[in-house]
Amino acid sequence: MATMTAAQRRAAAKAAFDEYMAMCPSHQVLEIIGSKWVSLVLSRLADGPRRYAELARALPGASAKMLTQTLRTLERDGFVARDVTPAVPVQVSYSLTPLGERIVPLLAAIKAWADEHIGQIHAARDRYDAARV
Amino acid sequence: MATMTAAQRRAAAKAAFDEYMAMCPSHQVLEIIGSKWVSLVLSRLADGPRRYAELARALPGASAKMLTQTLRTLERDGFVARDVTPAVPVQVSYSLTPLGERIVPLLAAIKAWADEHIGQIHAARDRYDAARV
DNA sequence: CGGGATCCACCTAGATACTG
DNA sequence: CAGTATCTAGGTGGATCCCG
Repeated sequence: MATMTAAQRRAAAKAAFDEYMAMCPSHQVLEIIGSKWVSLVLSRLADGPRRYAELARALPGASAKMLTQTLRTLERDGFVARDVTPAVPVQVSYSLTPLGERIVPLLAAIKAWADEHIGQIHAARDRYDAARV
Repeated sequence: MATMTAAQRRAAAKAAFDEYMAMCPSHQVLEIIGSKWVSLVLSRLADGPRRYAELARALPGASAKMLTQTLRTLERDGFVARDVTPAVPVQVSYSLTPLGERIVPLLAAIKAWADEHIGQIHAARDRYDAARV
C-alpha cells in the first residue's frame, strides 16, 4: 500500500545501514574483541601455547561450550592455531598466530586507556546514580 | 553433601572470577565500546553536538529504544553530556564531555588496526570455511 | 520532539548428558 | 582429554502505544 511508503523507506535505510555495518572493519574488529571471553583467551595465549583444559582452568567463569565457541571463532578469524596431537587421550594445544600476536598491542593499548580512565568512569557513574535517588 | 564438594569448588571459583571480571578495568571499557551502537554514536558526536533526532537519522539501524539506551549509558559513564533546552517542543542536544573526547583517539587506534588487518581476517575466514565444505 | 512503559519474539548462554 | 548435542531459561532488542 502507498501508506507504507515511509515505513518501507525506513526499512530500506535500515537494511542499507546494516549492510554497511557488516562491512565496516572497525565494527567487525570491535565485535571480535568485545566478545566476552576473547580478550581473556588472547591474553592467556600471549604467554605461550595452552591446552584446552589449561584454558578452562584459567577461565573458571567460561563454560566448556563458550570456551570452545570462542576458540573456534578465533581460529576461524585467524588469531589462534589449533594443533592436535594424536595420542591417547588426544592433546589439543592452542597458540597465537602471527595475526593473533599483532592484536596483543592493541589489547594492551585498550588496557592502558582503561586503567587510566576507569576512575573517572566510576566517578561519573556514582554521580549519575546519586543524582536520581 | 560431601559429594558436591567438587561442584561447589567450581561454583566458588566461578563466582570469584565473575567478581574479578566485573572489577577488571579493561573488560569494563571493552564492554562499553563493544556495545553495538556506542562507537557509532561517539563518532557522530566527535564532529560536534547533535540533537536526538539528528542521531536517529544518522543511525537508521538503531531503534529509538536502543539509541536512548546507548545515550543513557554513555551519559551515566561520563562520556556524553545531555543538554535540555526547555521549549515547545523541547530540544535535547548531546555532546562529548572531556572524557568522551579522550576516548576518541582510542577508537581511532582500533579503527586503524582494523583497516590494516581486516583483509587478513577475511582471508582466514575464507580459508577456514573453504576447508570444511 | 524526545522519550518512558509495556509486551513479545528471538537468541544466547548455561546445564546436562554423551562420545571418540 | 576435548569436545558435541540437546534442552531450556533468561536477557536483549524490536514494535507499539502513550506522555510531557
